[in-house]
Amino acid sequence: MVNDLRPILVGKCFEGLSVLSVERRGKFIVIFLAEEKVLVIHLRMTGRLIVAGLEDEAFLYERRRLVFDDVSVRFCDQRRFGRVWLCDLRSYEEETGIWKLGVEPLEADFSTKVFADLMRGRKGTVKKWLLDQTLVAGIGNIYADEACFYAGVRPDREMGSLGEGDLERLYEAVLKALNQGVRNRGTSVKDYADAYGKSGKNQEVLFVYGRGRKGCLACGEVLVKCKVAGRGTVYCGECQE
DNA sequence: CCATCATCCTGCCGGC
DNA sequence: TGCCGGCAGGATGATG
Repeated sequence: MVNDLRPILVGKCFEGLSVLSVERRGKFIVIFLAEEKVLVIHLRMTGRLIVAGLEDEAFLYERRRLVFDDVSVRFCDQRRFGRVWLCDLRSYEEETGIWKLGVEPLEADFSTKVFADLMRGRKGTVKKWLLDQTLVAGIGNIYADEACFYAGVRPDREMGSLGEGDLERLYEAVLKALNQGVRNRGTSVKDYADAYGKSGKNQEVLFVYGRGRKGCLACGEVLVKCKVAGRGTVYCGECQE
């Protein structure tokens, strides 16, 4: 793992290796390089990638630097939870944990049947399983709460108690929450910004996340703030059951 | 096997 | 006003 403070110097690209392609897998950013190398980045809580000029001074919390011929990308991370790996193509999935990830919810093959088959009858709360990256990859705390609200399902409900109709609504709700987040270019509750420093707008359309003890936007009931699966959780006791 | 907890870090906010 | 505990979008390994 490359995770010290030393800048990564690259020639045309990373250590002289051209970037072949960039993709996302769950919450991982995967950058395929020439000569069978792969650069993998996980932003975790506060990580950011920021495009900057070559001569720009170090950003606040800058931890790593990717230097190209005419531009640089700074990996900044206030809480230092984020990770950067440089791996061999053969072993990058193993090394980073990408191999454990479940289905991609925004791919065409993610159907209501696929979702229901993964979730049906599980022991433990709905929220716990939505957050489990080995079933569906990429659902975080915000989107789990929002999806539960859209589906009318309490996050602390036992997954095994959901009927087929509930599972179908939850599937649609997950898609709606994620697609909305993408469309709004991210949820900037606190730190999130894109590579050009631009904040997302998704925080403006959240129904429950971050609204604990405020009124439900649908029915006016005071939203419940609690802890489910070890994570801060908000739901409406009236709209969700 | 399961759920919960501590941990990695730093900053901020609310309550006292 | 100022200090301090608790909490924060994630993930993992330990604990009971």
